[in-house]
Amino acid sequence: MAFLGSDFFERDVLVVARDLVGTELVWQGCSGVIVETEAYAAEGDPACHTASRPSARDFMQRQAPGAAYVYFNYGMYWLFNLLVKGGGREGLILVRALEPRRGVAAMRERRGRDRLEDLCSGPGKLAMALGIAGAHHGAALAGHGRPAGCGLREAPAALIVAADVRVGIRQAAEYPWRFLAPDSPHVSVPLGRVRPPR
DNA sequence: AAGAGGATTGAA
DNA sequence: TCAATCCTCTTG
Repeated sequence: MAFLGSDFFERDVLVVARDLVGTELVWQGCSGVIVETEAYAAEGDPACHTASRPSARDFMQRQAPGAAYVYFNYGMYWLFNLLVKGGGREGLILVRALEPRRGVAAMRERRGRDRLEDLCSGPGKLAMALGIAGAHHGAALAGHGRPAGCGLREAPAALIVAADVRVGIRQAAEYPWRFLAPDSPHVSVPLGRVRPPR
């Protein structure tokens, strides 16, 4: 199965976020099928980092499509995003959940949990399970120049994909820009169960 | 120099 | 329901 090229990330950010569901994120001996993503648009989306962080705007300008945007949140967890640019609407895509495939033993070790559903069912969890951290900020995940053993493989099988509101944000909380496999037990929040912000 | 806020998680 | 924990950005 072929790895995704940079052209995959040169389309509308909402289309790419939807199409990423079902692809396999391969990361240094571990892998998982993406079952949940969220799109953030560089323009007109107050929840996107570009709306409040000059460093995010700088990243979008300097980096190539398919680059990893990794940041540290709540002083606790790394969050893994992919850069979309050069197509219609540009932005960042947060990878929120995986169905574990390869390297499950290493994931259990890094997570300190046994149940398969506890390994990658959230953005902080999957970064911890795969060993993704700040050192990977800016890494190319599409085309050539990828870190050894890293990339995104084409969908082995098509998944049903549903759209829902995004999780855990206060700005633009009503945008239905979360894409998930509604039948997967590995999503962070099941379809229709996101709590509105207070 | 200091403070506010944040794309989370797991335990109480 | 709540604490852990720290980076980025803004304000003084």
